[in-house]
Order: sequence, then C-alpha cells, then structure tokens
Amino acid sequence: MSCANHLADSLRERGFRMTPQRLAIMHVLYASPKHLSPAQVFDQVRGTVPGVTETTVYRTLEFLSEHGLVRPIHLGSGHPVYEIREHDHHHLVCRDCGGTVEVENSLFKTLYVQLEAATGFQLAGNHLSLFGLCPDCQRE
Amino acid sequence: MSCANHLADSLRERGFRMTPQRLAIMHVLYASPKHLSPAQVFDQVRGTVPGVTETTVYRTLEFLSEHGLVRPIHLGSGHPVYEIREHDHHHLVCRDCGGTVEVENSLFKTLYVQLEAATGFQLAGNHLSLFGLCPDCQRE
DNA sequence: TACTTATTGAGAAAAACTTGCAATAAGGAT
DNA sequence: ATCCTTATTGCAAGTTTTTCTCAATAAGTA
Repeated sequence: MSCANHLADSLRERGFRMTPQRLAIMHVLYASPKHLSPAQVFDQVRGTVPGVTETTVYRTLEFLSEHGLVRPIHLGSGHPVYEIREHDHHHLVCRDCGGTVEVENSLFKTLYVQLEAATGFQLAGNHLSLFGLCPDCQRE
Repeated sequence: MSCANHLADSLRERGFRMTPQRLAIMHVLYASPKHLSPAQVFDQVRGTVPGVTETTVYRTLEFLSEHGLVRPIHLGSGHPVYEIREHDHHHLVCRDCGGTVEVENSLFKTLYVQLEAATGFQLAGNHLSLFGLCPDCQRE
C-alpha cells in the first residue's frame, strides 16, 4: 500500500501511532472487493500478523471508524461489516440471494436536501442499505 | 386490542396459530411509542405471560417480521429493535444525543423510482436510518 | 373428545463483543 | 543510540446476545 506513509503521518499528527496491526487491517480492507465482518478481518490478518487477537481487530475497526478511515455497514443481519471509506455510496441488497449492488451517493443528494429543510437536521452521508429483489431473483 | 380477532384470523388463514405469547408481544409493541429491543420486549411480556422465555421473544419477533406485522430497525448499534408496522416511515438519528425523528416515506418515493430504473432492483419499502445532528445538538 | 402439528420452555451452547490489567513497543526527547 | 512516556496490544475471563435441540404443551380442526 503506497499510502501507508501518508496514513501513518495523518495518525501521528493526531497523537496516535501506526502499528503493524493497524496497517494489516487497513491492507485487508483495501484488498477486499467487499465489506468484511470483524471475524473475516481477523482470519485474514492473523495470516500476516502472528499473535494478533480478535480484541485488537474489534478495537481497531472501531478506532478506524471513529477517525473516518473505514465505514461500518449494517446489512440487516444485526452485525456490522466494514469497508474502506473511499467514495460515498450505498447498497441495494437482494432479500433472496443476498447479492449487493453499489449505488452512487449523488442520487441521494436531492432527498438529503429536502430532509434537512424539513427537519432541521444536518445529515451526514452515512451508508444506507436498501432491500429488495435483484433482477435475477425477480424471475422466480 | 380490538384487532386481536382480526389478527388471529389472518394468522389462521395462513396455517399459523394465535397464542398468548404472540398476542402479548404484539400488545407490548402496540402500546410502546418507540421501537423496543428484544430484551425490552421480554421484560414487559414476562409481566403478563408468566414463564415466557427470551427464546420465544426472539422467535416471535422474527416470525412477526417475516409476516409483515412488525418492522425490524437498525439504528446503528448493531442490534435490531422492533416496532409495529403501521405506516411506512424512516428515522433520522442524532449522532450526539441519540434522539430520533420520524420522516414520511413519501419523500423517498422519487429516489426509489430512480434507483429501480437504474439498477433493475425491485425495492421493498424497508426502514432506513439516516444519521446526522439534530437542531439542538448543532448549537454546540 | 381425540388428533395433528405448530409452538413453547428449558437448558445448553454458540457467536459476538467487552473489560481489566500487565506487557509491549511507537515515536518523540535526550 | 538510548531513554521515556504512554498509546496500543495480548491475554484471559466475563458478559451479552442470539441460536439450537428436543421433549412437552396446547391451538385449531375433524
């Protein structure tokens, strides 16, 4: 990961430290095309960082979430999964096959503006999961 | 609850049975102005149905969700809460104070149509939680 | 009243996190 | 290079939440 130095610096500026564990967890999430559960992250990280614990994975994922580096996602299972926070987007989740499709944040802009006007809330662009049937599963 | 008979009939038509446990759980959710966690439902139900178990509460909430009578909601804690499924709506959740505001489903209609056109998904009107800062907490 | 089987209760167990504390090791100061 | 401070981790135990199995119960129908 070429941005490792940049990442480390940005943490240090805020008084935190870069550790092999944090780097490995970021790595795993960067390399994954899909969001991962803490258990899945743990499974992959233990391969490269011997001795790493689940505790550390949980703590690190929360730490990275708090500082905006990863995004926690709730897909309806009741358990959060995580992904690198790059571009803002949302997920459509198929109730049948569980498949997910990403949709751009831009489509939600109008709605957000309306909601903010109506309620006075200042909305953050958090991740949303919308459920339905994907084209394939509709054919059944 | 005057609709108890209607509810019982609608279950029987589908081959299910009405039980004191199911009735009590529906009761609790009807009486509550807010969504409740399984543990909260259990606490209230055990007062009226002696011997009821947490297992039953979990099973019943899932059963009622599957059949469209209650709605599971994910407010970001990672643990679902439940409410009676009356009118469709969504929640704005304040990141600071945790307060919630309901917003009508109608505002989301346009977005849903756009998303369906763009992806081919057939979207169900599931519940959404949008996060942000409520008017009060913005003043700090 | 009897019968079928959906539903529940009980207890154990799995899964998902959390906590406290001592040991480790980043990163800055010397 | 070495020391120091303290952020971070590992370890072990504990808690909470949720699921599972299976026998017992009871709803609804004949």
